Amino acid sequence: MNVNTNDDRCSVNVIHEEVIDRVSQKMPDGDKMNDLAQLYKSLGDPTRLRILFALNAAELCVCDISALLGMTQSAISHQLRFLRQARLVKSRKEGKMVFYSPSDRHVTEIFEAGLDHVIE
Amino acid sequence: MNVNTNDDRCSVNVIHEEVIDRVSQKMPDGDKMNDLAQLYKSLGDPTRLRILFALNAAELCVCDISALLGMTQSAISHQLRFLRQARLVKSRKEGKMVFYSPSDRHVTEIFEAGLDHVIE
DNA sequence: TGAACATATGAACAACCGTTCATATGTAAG
DNA sequence: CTTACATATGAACGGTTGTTCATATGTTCA
Repeated sequence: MNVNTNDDRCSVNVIHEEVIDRVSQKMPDGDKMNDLAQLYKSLGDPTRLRILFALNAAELCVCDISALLGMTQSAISHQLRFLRQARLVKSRKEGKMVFYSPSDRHVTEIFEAGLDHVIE
Repeated sequence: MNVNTNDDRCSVNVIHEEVIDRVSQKMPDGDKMNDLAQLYKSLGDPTRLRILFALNAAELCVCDISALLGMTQSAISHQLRFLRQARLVKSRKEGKMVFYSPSDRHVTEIFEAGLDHVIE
């Protein structure tokens, strides 16, 4: 028999309550899901993706990345701040220049899983 | 000696030309990068992520997902359309209901790579 | 110190995104 | 045919995002 949950956001009948309960228990908690979504969102922009790809191949300064991607220094710098705050890259200062590199190996792994999907 | 690229979008000096050339050759072409960014963007929203996680555990109809996530049927339906167009889920009609499931195994792999990153 | 350069940052703006609301489509049962 | 239900969809709205422009910070060198 179908059960009506009657919560205030969804008034439709719940058709498969047992399945829902089972899935509900497996579902990671909201915070973890938000973190994961935030991670994917960070990778969800071509500029950031190209920056990360480049840094994965070599340590580069802001000016290098700017030239490599053919974009303004400002745009790159803003994105680097984003990536730094997301802990996806780290920076090292050397004189006037700041060199960036990936902050950990996980990023590379996620990259490759994604590439497999796109290539197929 | 430093080379000035002098293209119209970046007028700063290129400091490490050889490194840039090397990275430039490895860089996947723009279309592929855009596709990959689009894939990550699809995963970059908590609602879509939770839908995908749920479908990964069980085939569900729209109404089930709506109840499971505590969100309106309309919001879920819009997101499902998004996911269907991104070829991340497929649908199967059975009477009045439409059942959704993941469209391929790659999504699961990308998921897990991401979870590893977040958990650590 | 002052000029030149590398990088960072704040404001502003257009484009995009996720949800809501109202309503349409499609199916099953009476 | 009519009602009830499951899903889909278009318009609209507020919030977010990526870039640009102008400018600030910090470093090196003369």
